[in-house]
Formats: sequence, C-alpha cells, structure tokens
Amino acid sequence: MPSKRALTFSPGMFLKRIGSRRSSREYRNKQPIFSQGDAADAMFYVEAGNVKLTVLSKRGKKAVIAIFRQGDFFGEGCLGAPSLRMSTATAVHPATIARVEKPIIVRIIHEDPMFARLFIAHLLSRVARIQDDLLDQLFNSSEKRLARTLLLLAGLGTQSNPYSADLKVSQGTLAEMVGTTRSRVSFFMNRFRKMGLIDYNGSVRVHKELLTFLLHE
Amino acid sequence: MPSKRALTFSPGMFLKRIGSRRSSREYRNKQPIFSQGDAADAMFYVEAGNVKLTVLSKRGKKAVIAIFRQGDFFGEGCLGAPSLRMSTATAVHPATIARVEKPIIVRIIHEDPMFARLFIAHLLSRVARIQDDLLDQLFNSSEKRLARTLLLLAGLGTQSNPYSADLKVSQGTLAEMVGTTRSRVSFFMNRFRKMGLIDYNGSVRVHKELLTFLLHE
DNA sequence: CACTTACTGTTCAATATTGTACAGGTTACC
DNA sequence: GGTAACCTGTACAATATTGAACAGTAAGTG
Repeated sequence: MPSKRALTFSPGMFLKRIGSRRSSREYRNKQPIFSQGDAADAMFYVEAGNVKLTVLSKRGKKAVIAIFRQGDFFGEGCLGAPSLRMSTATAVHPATIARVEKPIIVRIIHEDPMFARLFIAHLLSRVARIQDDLLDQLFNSSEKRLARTLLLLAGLGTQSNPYSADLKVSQGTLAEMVGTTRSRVSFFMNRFRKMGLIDYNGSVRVHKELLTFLLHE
Repeated sequence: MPSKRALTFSPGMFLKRIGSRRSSREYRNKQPIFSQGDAADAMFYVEAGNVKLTVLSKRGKKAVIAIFRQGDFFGEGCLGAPSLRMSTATAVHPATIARVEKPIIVRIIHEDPMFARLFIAHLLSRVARIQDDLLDQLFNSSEKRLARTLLLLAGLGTQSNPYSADLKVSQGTLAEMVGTTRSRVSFFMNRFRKMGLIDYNGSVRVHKELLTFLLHE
C-alpha cells in the first residue's frame, strides 16, 4: 500500500506501468530524436546512452538546457495543449530510446491513478531542477556555472570516487551548457587545471571536492 | 466526460475539488506567506491580490523568480520528498490567500483522479513557464529582459488595450525580477521612455506593441 | 599521403555589466 | 513641521563578457 505522506518517483515503476505500449529504437550519435518546431506527439524514455536537449534562439545562439541519462523521461511537453517542440533532443553516443505516443500516456494517466501520481512526482522534480538552473544563471558568474556544469557531468559517473570518470565534452558544448562563449570556457578550464581542480588534456577528470569548494567560494 | 486527448488546467475545477478543505487568510502588503528555509507543508491559492516569490542567494543577492496573481497556485514544492522552502512568498498589496495542508492535497491526489490530472496540467504549464524564464536569461540582454518583464507585468491588466494599466513597481523590484542592478534598470527605463515605448513618471504605462517589437528586435 | 574537419589555446578590442556613490525627490508617519 | 524610509537620475571606475580572429594540434577519410 502506497504511502499517503509524499509523492516519490521511481523510473522502474513508471516504466512497468507503460508495459509494452512503447517502441524502442536505436539512435546514432548526434541523431535527432525530435526537433524544435516538430509537432509534439510522444514522450520518451532513455534506456541506454545520453540525450541532449538544445534550444536554438532566434538570433542563432544555441543552448543546452538539459542532459538526460539512463532512466530519465523527457518530452513531457507533448501533454497539455497541442503544441510544437520548443527544443531539439539529440542522442549522445549510440542511445536506445523508448517512445510512448501521447494518446497512450494520456490514457494511462486517466486509467491508472498510481501512474498519475508517479507522473506528478516526476514533474515536481523536473520543476525543481529547472528552477535550480535558473537560479544558477541569476546568481552565479560563468566561472561558477562552468564549475557547476562540470560537477553535474561528473555526477553522472561513480558517486563515491573523489575523481569523476573521464568526460569527453568539447569546449563548445560546455559553452552551450553554461551559457557563455567557447573562449571563456577555454580560459576557465585552463584556470581550473592550473589550480588543480581538474585534470585536463583531451578528456576531463574532475576533482569533485575541490570544484565544489570553488562553487561555494 | 473528460477528453482523452489532452490535459488542460482550470483553476476553478481545481479549487472546487479542494472544496472547504482550505483556510483563507488575509495578508498585508509585504507580509510573508512562507519563508526560505521553512518546512514545506502546504500549498496556496491566490484568491485576491498578488504574490511575489523571491530567492535570497548565499551572497545576499535577491531575485524575484515568479509573480502569482488571482487564480494561481503556488508552493507545490511541498509535495514530493519532505523538504524546506527554497524561496520566500510575499504578499503584494493586501492579498487573500487560501492554504491547503500538504496531507490534504496528497490525499485528494490519491482519491480523486480528475484532480490528479488537473495537477499534472498545472505542473506542465509551470515547467513551460520556468523554462521560458531560463531561456530568457540565456539568450537575452538585460535590456531585452526588462522589456519582457514589463510586458509580462502589463499582461496582468487588460489584454486588448494597446497600453497597459498603470504599473507601480520600483526600479529595485524590477532589477530583482530582471536579474540586474537598479542603475541598469534606471538607464533602460529612461531609454524606453525616450523611445516612446513606455509612459513613465511615478507609475509605468507600457505601450505593448512597441515594446514587443523591441523584444523581437 | 593530402585534405578536411573539429578542437584547442590565445589574443584583443568592443561592449555589457556591476557596484558604489551622491544629490534630489516623494511619501508615510510621529 | 520634521524626519526617516524609500525612490529616482546620474555618474564612474572596475570587471566581466562577447565575438571574432589566428595558428597549432589531433583525428578521420579518401
């Protein structure tokens, strides 16, 4: 019997309730899953690999607004009023993505209260996450934001190790994630290296504690 | 019978299902409804007046991250994992706010599938809105962001009128909403006035179309 | 190998932004 | 009336950030 005290999210349960009403598919590196401007008619689940959500501004600037990894859902924008995708989802590495058509999700939400509750929990954490990103932009300099981005990427790897696994992200991609220019990223990455906060030649290895210290100043 | 095609939000229905399980209360201008760091144990609904959501950074900088008006819900962060408020909610003007305790909301979500669906729709629009704010920060200069903020405030008044109603917002508050300094706001407000985009002496009156034009450059 | 493509380190001038300061207004309140 | 609290217009130096450039390196491809 479910607790009545709080709503918690579990990808496993979520997925189980979708059951076979989804279709999995492989994507190659850089292959789009959906594109900004497409009709939004399905949700997705990351079975393997990573996915990058980007937005292209009217003036041609690109921003990475989210990175999804195994166990994450994305594309919820398709529910609610009929709408177009505001962003582009791109596979990073070969990735396996499950697709669930919008009418199916809507039906499950209607027929399965437990699923609806899971979905609410999922959206709550999504709101919290985006709000964090917004506050990061509002309060922190680009140096701090870069540190935070590196830590978030590092968090994708082993949790306990003081060093992250090797990250292979280009300065250009980092710039899009942080919301700054590549030259700025280059500048700070070298600074971080000189300060011993990261190992950096070709791939990046983050010393989590040191970088965390910098982030909190 | 509800449509199975989409999820749409209606404050009225939402409220009806809460029924009498809420308690209304008056707040004076600037009176806090909840404060950053408080235990999050209830949701709120704006019956009259406006509410300002602010966050105070570690370094003492303040940011306004949302403004709620009649018919809006806020404080959803209390659901999900037990947590503390990440922001402070403050009444603007005298305001009447209804409070619904967290256990009640959780119970309604469990017992009333229709309510759960409304809640999902509500969260979806919240996500969309915050994401817009984030993109605004990422892509736009402070001048553009100020224009956007003025337009959002103007939208609170009559929809059809080319001019907004008189807004009484201080430069300091605008700065917190836009994410910049007061001197910058002062500079741009005078510029907007010189360009004829706003009437501005004591109170602000926005010429919506002109400002919209500026925003899209 | 020659060639393309993508990434990096670095520079530099042009802007944008911050933070602070000061002199005047207005408003609310005792 | 006086005074405190708040608001405004303005200025300015110190930083931060942009955008574009250029040369060098590494990797992939025919």
